[in-house]
Amino acid sequence: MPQVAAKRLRQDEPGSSRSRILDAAEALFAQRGYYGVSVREITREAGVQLALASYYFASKEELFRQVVARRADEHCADLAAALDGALAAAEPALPAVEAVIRAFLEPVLIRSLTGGGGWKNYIQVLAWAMNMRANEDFLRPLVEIWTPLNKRFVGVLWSLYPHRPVEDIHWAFYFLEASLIHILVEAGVVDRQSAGTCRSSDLEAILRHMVPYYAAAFARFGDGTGR
Amino acid sequence: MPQVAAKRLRQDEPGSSRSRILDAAEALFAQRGYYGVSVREITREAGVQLALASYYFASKEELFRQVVARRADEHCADLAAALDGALAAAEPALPAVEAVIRAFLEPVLIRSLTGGGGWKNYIQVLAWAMNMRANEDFLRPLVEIWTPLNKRFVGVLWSLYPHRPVEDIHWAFYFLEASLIHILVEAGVVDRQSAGTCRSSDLEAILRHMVPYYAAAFARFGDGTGR
DNA sequence: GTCTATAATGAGATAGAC
DNA sequence: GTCTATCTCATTATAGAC
Repeated sequence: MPQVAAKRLRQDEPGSSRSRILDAAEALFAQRGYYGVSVREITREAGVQLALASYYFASKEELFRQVVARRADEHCADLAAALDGALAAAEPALPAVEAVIRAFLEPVLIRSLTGGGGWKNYIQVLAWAMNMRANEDFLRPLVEIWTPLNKRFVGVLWSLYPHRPVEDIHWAFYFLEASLIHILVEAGVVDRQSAGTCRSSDLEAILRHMVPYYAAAFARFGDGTGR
Repeated sequence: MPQVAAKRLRQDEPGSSRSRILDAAEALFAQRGYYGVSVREITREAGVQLALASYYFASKEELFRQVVARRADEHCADLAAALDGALAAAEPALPAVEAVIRAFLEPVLIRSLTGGGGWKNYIQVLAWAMNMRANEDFLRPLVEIWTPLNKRFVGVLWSLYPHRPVEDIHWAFYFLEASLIHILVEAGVVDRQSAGTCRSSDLEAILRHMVPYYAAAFARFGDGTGR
């Protein structure tokens, strides 16, 4: 049925009402989170009638889910490819810890930088969501996507330090991940502290500094404490 | 006027309506942030009438400010004392980077652990607030308290690595701080990834692992990259 | 697919009795 | 200091014309 295909296509075209709502929702959720934004505000920003939000998405929660779903597959594939690439590049040896950390950070930071406005907003929505207890129903799909991917990273990192207790690897990766989650929000903390010398929006400088910083942390953090 | 003093005292007593509202607001803001909570919900949780929130705090924003203000001075003094202590203990030499990192992390993590339920909630409110752009008026007092304190930490850390460009110190401290901000939320990220082996509520284990981890990051992150 | 209109509920805040 | 009652407005969501 070509009509159905054409219909889906038209809906997903940039500039369609449905896309405009998704774009506006993405931007506003990125700024103030789920609770800080109303559907009215989203449709106003999108320049469409309020009723269209319900027509396309039925509920606010479903709209949030669709904002995430629109880019999740592409983003996850990106991340998995980066890890696979780091592993392949080192074959038959194991990759350096720098390469694994870079594979974790680069896809999300580079997407946010160069993927266009929508991608930055999407990634900030993710960061915002990771800061919530995942009790909310609308966060569950997101968690189900991310947890296995992060487990893969933990597994590879453990293979680099097989003599360490796995808890140490979990904590080490968690600290890296926690850092990233706050950084992606671009809340301006570093801008204030450095009086403008460093900008939280300067994701390129952040990537450049983070990789050797966390590589050093991983390589040495266990020394002299536990084993 | 002893009446005035007595009145203030009675208001601040645990169990007074005013305190009950502050406690409930603290707990709910900690869980879902400013926008995720209504004043009605706060007074319901506190077991007092809705109108009392306006009677004591006039507005929701002012209530939020008072939640922060109630503990901010004590908390900041704590943090400053920890840094002073680390400096004094090393006199006339400079403290080890471990000691400075510990002075930054310990007050907040230990307070959250052992300060009683209210303190944990207060600290989660802070963490939540640090994840917002500080455009909101009700966040400004908080930012004005924290920025100078963090600048002190950056200054001390720079004195340990005076040959490094100050930007490197800003980034390094920012990564540490960013990590802490997400960790304080206790969102459960590490619990899911480690299948329960590590718990985001285990702040004691987190402190134990973070200090050597970030000390290693600080000590080596510049090597071979920039200078 | 898009609109107007409105239902149903909850929000923040206040007036005034006690 | 606490209560009931209410104002005003914004919220999510829906019904039904076009």
